Amino acid sequence: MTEITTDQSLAMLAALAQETRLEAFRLLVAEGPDGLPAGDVARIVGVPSNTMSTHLAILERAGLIASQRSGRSIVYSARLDAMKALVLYLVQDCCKGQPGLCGEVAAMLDPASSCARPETQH
Amino acid sequence: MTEITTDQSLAMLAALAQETRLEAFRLLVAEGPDGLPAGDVARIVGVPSNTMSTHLAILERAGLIASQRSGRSIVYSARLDAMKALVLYLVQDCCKGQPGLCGEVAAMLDPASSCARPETQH
DNA sequence: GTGACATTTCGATGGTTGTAGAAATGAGGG
DNA sequence: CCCTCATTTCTACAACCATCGAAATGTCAC
Repeated sequence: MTEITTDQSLAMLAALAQETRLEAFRLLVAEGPDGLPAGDVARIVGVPSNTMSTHLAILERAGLIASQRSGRSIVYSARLDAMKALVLYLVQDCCKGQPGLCGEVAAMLDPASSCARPETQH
Repeated sequence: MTEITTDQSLAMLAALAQETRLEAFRLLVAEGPDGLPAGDVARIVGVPSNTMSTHLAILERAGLIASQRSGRSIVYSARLDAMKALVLYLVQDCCKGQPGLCGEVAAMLDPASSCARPETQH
């Protein structure tokens, strides 16, 4: 996920442009690669589990989080590579107009070396 | 605009999470600091001028673009500093969970950030 | 002043979205 | 099999949003 289309960016932006979802996503990012069961996310954020379920589905469809069954629970975790791709997309827009302004950031994110996930992808 | 609240980020994300607005914003970014009159933006993107006017107002309220009268026209231009602040906000979320992952990006966009890794840089 | 032009505001409409109760699906444990 | 727990789907509803025609506002030239 180092290249990204406008449609994908649109889906990610729409997924993050909602208070409950942004909060859930930030929680999952803060929780790290181990993630958190859907129920815990709902409880911490403070919404019913079915409501959170739809939000998590939207985040997952946008590619921003991943899900994995673990016993009775479904554990969600943030996909930082997707986040990186979104940031890259936004910064590349900057570059197009003014190469000197955000060029360093784009160059840093693009090689996938300095910011890449160290462990295995799911 | 180097610090940014969650509400502001939410407004920016919502402003960009819409096809017509994202297209208009990218157009303004590509156009550079001189910007473009509202009518030109509407014509190029291909929507009526009143529709584009509401979209430009939303982008401006989010802080992503600026407006300036020039004769009969109102010229809009992208605010790259706001864009940078949004990217910084997103990347700082990354840092919170995994400091080693996107720390260099945060440090580059805002050297005073708590995410920076001072001992290994430079 | 009048007229032409650029843009915004008003108003209405159709579509989308966030929310949550109720029911259904799935996964252990006995 | 039966029960319980975790999560998702189904369904409905209220609120919001994108769109655009029509009218209003503001600006310049004459």
